[in-house]
Amino acid sequence: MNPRTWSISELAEEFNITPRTLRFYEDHRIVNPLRDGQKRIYTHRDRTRLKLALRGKRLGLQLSEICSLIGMYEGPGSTQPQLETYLSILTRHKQQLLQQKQDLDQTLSEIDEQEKNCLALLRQIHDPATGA
Amino acid sequence: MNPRTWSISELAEEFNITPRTLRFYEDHRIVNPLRDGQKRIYTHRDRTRLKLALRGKRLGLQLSEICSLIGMYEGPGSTQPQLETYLSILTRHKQQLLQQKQDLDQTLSEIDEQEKNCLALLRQIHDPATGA
DNA sequence: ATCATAGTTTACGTTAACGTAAACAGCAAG
DNA sequence: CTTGCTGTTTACGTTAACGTAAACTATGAT
Repeated sequence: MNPRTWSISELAEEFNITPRTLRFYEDHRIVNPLRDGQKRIYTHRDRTRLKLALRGKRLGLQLSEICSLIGMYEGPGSTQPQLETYLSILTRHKQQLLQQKQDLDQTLSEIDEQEKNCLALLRQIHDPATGA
Repeated sequence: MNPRTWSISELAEEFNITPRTLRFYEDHRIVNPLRDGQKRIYTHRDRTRLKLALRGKRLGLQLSEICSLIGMYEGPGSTQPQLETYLSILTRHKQQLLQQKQDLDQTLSEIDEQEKNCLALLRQIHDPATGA
């Protein structure tokens, strides 16, 4: 029950981003810190949303997409039309991510191949007897 | 042994990009079409590199990263220092992709959860008897 | 000859995601 | 009091990845 909070530079350092980025994300409603006078005070909720956002970035999502995803995670609403819209967006996103997974696996296996070739060539250099 | 070639609009349509994009990619050495007079003529090699590039984009890579990846796939060079540089770049890239894979799996499982919740709620709406 | 179609070059415009700089506030230490 | 540190707002600058428009060329059809 310890409502820990963070200053802007603490959060920035921890996640390896700049204060400027945090303020920018605030403009875009990704975080929403409290205030102590002028100073921003970030809560656990902000941290969580920030984590989600940075994960999204690593996946190549745009901030706008990240916003909608985060927004949805929190409050889909509970009327039937709301739920249905939500579901369709989720599904669309899932498709995109699955495609990405395919691309990823293919790229990874190609990289593995390249690594093997590379190592083989290096071995030939260190042991010219083989295969010359 | 059919050296098929493509015009700019053929390729553009096939991959659902604009001619402008293809010219832009040419400026950045991602493709390198032949010429028939002024007109660009794209070969199988261009197609392959374009595919790689678009896959890279879906993974959220920048063009510069795509360039280096593609470039490497084709001619790592074969001296020891070249091979070693190549290897280290490959490894770095692999790490990034593995991180991405983690992110992806986590996001996917969260989406699955959300989908379940959503469907459950929808069922409650259609069958209010349950759980009310 | 003229028109449409596909292509070209050159160059300025646009959006996203911050970077960077200026000018100022609040507080603690020397 | 002033120096230093952390933070603030405001606003212009920057890079990537194209979009868009203008002006021109080449070619085949009518």
